[in-house]
Amino acid sequence: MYANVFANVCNLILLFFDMKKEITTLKMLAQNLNLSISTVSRALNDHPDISDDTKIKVKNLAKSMNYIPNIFAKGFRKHKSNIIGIIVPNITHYFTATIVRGILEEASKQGYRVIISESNNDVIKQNEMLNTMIQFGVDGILASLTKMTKDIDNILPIIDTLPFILFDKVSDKIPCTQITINDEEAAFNVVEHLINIGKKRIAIIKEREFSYNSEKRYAGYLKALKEHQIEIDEKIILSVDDISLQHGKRMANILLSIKNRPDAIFAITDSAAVGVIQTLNKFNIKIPEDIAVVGFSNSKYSTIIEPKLTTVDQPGNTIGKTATKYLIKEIENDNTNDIATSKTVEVKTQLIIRESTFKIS
Amino acid sequence: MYANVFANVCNLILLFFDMKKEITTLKMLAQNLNLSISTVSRALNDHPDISDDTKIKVKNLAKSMNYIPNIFAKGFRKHKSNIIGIIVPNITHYFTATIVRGILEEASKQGYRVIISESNNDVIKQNEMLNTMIQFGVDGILASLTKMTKDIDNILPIIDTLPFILFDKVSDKIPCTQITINDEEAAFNVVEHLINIGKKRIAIIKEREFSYNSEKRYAGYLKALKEHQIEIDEKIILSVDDISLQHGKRMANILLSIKNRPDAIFAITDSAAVGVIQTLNKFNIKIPEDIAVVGFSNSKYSTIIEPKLTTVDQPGNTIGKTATKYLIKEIENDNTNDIATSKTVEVKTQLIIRESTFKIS
DNA sequence: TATTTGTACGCAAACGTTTTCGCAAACGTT
DNA sequence: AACGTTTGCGAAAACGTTTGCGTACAAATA
Repeated sequence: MYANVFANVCNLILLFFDMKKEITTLKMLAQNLNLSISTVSRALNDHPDISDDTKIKVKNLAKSMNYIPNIFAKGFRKHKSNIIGIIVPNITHYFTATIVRGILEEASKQGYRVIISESNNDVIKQNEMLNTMIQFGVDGILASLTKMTKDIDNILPIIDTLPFILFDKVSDKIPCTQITINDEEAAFNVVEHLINIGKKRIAIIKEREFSYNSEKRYAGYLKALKEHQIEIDEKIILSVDDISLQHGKRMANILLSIKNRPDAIFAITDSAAVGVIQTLNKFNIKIPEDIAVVGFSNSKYSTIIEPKLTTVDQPGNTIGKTATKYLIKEIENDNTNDIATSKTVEVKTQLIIRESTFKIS
Repeated sequence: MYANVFANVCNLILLFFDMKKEITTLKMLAQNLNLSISTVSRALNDHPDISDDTKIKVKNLAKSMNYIPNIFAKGFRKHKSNIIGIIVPNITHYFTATIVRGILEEASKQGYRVIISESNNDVIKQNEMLNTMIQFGVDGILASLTKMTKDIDNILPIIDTLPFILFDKVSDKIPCTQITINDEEAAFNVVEHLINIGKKRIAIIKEREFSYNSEKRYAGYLKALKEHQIEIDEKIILSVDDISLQHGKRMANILLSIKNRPDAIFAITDSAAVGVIQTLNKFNIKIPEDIAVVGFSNSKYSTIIEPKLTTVDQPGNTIGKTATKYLIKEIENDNTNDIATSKTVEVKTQLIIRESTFKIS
């Protein structure tokens, strides 16, 4: 309160004497030191043409006069904003949020700001956001796609315009560097773990074909079964449009109703797995003795549900950081998506074994 | 793949003919129409001095030439970035994420971008971020404070510099408009609900004094007890530094160990409440018959834990949206935090009754 | 001594937009 | 006819920074 009143009084005084709260510019520094603006600019940017003496003088004065470079003038001149744009489908997902955190950390460490948009899995919105981001002069874009990877026509023109990197929800149809987890290997490990604890009839709840991650995990599932010579039964391979807790419940009911019940259920998402567990609990089916359950993500839910859920930990922080590192490298080398430099980086996951598969004696 | 190859070929051709992929500017539009740059600018900005005829001509050409105003030049000239900064302690909290979503929606609707920073409840970091945001020329700042509201000295100078609004974790020591939930009333309703279902000895697990929200909720707790003439027992009023699931467990153990056990526990956070429930479950204590439990936030956990948790729903989306609305209003009226316009807006919450208090017969 | 090389700095243009001021023509009023 | 007012537009400055080029002086080389 008092502080505000005081500040207002100050403003009045400033107004009275017609003193604008002046922002220090290069010009003012130059005048103060009897140097030219260009010399001051170069001194601050450590240009080799400038002697150490003057560099020190300039920098000291700049500090004492609280000089802040005008970001607009700079960006205007250099066509660089030091802002990177990021697009995610849903920022409220815990895993997504951890990736965002990784991005924020790395970006801020390297002197970049981050502007965020949410696509809500809406392709139209996603494209709008890409465009407005470019309009806003971001130096590069980090994106996690909507599930409908089919619609990539609007993305292809972009990747030749400015640095563009995909993470998490990627697509092999877009030629740019991609940071993702080793979905296939992770799923393989899940299924192998189930086999190792003696399960022989392993169901999977996955998404339909359009989902890149889901297909990869499904591939891992198939590979593990084949490698262990377990026959594949399509009756216990279930696909849903939107993998959620509700659908997890529905699918669990379906699996319970078939004559030859599975002895394990691999839901490719933690929330679906939670739905499965809740349903099994309702019918007093013993987990993991009767049916074991595995999820994917190591979300917070996995330790809250009873029994605690075996799942796959995805290091969101690492994904965010590496994606950002690659993007900034591309920005600063001015490679707008060169095929030669495009990489696919797979970040290691870890199987977290908990009660939903462990209590086998 | 092919698209990329094609684009590369295009670039080669462009290079060969020394055609830079020119970005259309006002100048180019002006030349094309035999008008001055100023007229074109005014036409696009719907300046009254310009005839409708030329406005239409200009706008049409602008569209067909795919004119995008240079954001840097604009910001440079107008000292306006159309970017707002937001600072939150922890973006991975579901409730925080929903607020962020609300902010993103409203901001994008009004033509603003959002840059985000995470303070991780670190006051030093928070101040750094505030400063770099200002450096980056944001038009205003939306902040949710760290828990240590004591350290506000660095914030006071800022609020006179540019529009600044607090949300969720606010502080009445900072004179600016604040958007928050009605913590006190919400807690009051919680406790009254517990009383209504017959509970007479209601414990609370809260944070220490530094936490603004916690103190408000505690005030509501006290008020409800007083109003119903229930005596206050300090032995069942527990404070922790950091309200988490682990501490919820610890506090539950403490409450179970005292001679005169409570018959209800109000944890001022869902995660703590989950810890409480897990502990009660471990000891086979009947919820809610023996001890009822209430949390706060309506997080995802509350429907996953068994029994499902009674809690308070906080409309994050609404908070985010209203905060953004007020901020943009301040930005566009150029009121940098005027006492006269400062408001405290309280968003209504809703008590969600679930099994952890409901099954009383 | 004459020439080259290197060092340290200044001049001025340029980036694209907005905006103040000014001006001419057209119009309206006495 | 003489005067103001309005309408529609242009010229040019300004915002703060970077950068290519020029240059003066000193040092090094021939």
